[in-house]
Amino acid sequence: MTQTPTKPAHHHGDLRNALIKAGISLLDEGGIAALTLRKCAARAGVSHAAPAHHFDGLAGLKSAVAQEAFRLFSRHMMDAANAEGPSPRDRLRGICRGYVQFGLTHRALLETMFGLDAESLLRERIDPGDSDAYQILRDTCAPFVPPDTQKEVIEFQVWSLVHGYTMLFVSGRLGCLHPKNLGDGPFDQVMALLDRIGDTSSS
Amino acid sequence: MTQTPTKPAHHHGDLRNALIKAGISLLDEGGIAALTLRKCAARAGVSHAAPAHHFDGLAGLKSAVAQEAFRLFSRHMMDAANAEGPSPRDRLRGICRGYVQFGLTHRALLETMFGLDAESLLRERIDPGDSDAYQILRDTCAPFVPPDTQKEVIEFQVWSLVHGYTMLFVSGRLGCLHPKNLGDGPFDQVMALLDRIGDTSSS
DNA sequence: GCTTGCAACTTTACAGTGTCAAGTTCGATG
DNA sequence: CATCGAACTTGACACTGTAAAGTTGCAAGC
Repeated sequence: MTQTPTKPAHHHGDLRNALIKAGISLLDEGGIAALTLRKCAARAGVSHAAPAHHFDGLAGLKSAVAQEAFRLFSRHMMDAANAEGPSPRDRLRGICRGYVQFGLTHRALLETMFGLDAESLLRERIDPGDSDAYQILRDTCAPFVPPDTQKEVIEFQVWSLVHGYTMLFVSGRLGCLHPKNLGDGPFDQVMALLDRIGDTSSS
Repeated sequence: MTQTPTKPAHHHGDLRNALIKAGISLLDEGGIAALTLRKCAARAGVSHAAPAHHFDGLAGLKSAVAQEAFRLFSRHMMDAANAEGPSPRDRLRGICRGYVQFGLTHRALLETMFGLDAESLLRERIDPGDSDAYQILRDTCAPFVPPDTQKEVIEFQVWSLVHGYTMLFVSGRLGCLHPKNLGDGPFDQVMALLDRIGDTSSS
């Protein structure tokens, strides 16, 4: 045993990562309002001012949490793509499914990720276009690009569509559209449009 | 003159609307973090606890502000549609343009509108699908719907696409896509896909 | 081994926030 | 003119981010 167990330990060892991990838990459990410097500190077992030595205030913590969330997000979509099948079309469907699924499971995380302002993105050097997630999208979209079209056009159209659908769906905003009347499921609807994009060259 | 001008007036007359108006200004000026009960109260010239008699806490104020924002949003898109031209295709383009434009001008407003949770939507009876904005989208989309497709499918695909594009664009998230390399402008890209949707039946 | 320095963390303090309870004012209603 | 209640104020409390100053303990140099 240590000599005086009541005395506070002044060296955590891996506080930065512990705080980020605590932040993600808090977001998942209590929504966007639960992400608090003091709560993160408490959950990591340190005093309330300790995070200031690892992040630039609350904004800094949010950025770091978003950075880690993008990593989780990317891995989630990668798994979803791999689980779906080997063909590009199936992988693309998997990505769409993973996108929406991640949003439903971690909606506060998604809000933190895409709620960052441009400055925070720059400061933390977060560039979704350089992420694994977007690389998957890029690779999987490639076969769908018609020959007379810039591939970036398809990529950002697909991204916008899936992102918009996810955002609207996650926040319950598509209730007025009665998704249950729209076919076999939300993913088929997204895929229908993706197919339509790809069919431009074959018609 | 009144007898004692220093005495506080205990009846504002139209405090609820004044608070909502103050909230919208605060959002436009200082972003989402600037929307505060106390600041709204100060701007309306009342004490810090006065808003509690008109809204159910901060969440209630946010809902009311969002409700008004949806009204502004709807009118903005209506104007944009009318300014573009008489044909459905032009009107649809106008709506897309108005959507993005509103997002760029009032990004904090958009964040408040679409950041509401489902409970708040229900409590304030906010249903985007019943709004003028969505009615415009619905009417303007109608001519683009292929004969073998449910119209709701096209409507929600268009909405998802435009909403997603707006969200990504407004938060600077499309920077990695170098929009300047993508053609004549962002609106043309959205319209390209919209045209592609409509062309399904004609090919 | 001992000292020195410094990074990590704590403690204390302060302004701003939402929210509740109790008091005050004022207009309408009898 | 009295009264009653709605609209608003005042005061208080817990919680938040943030800054300043103090404390601890590891590690490098002698």
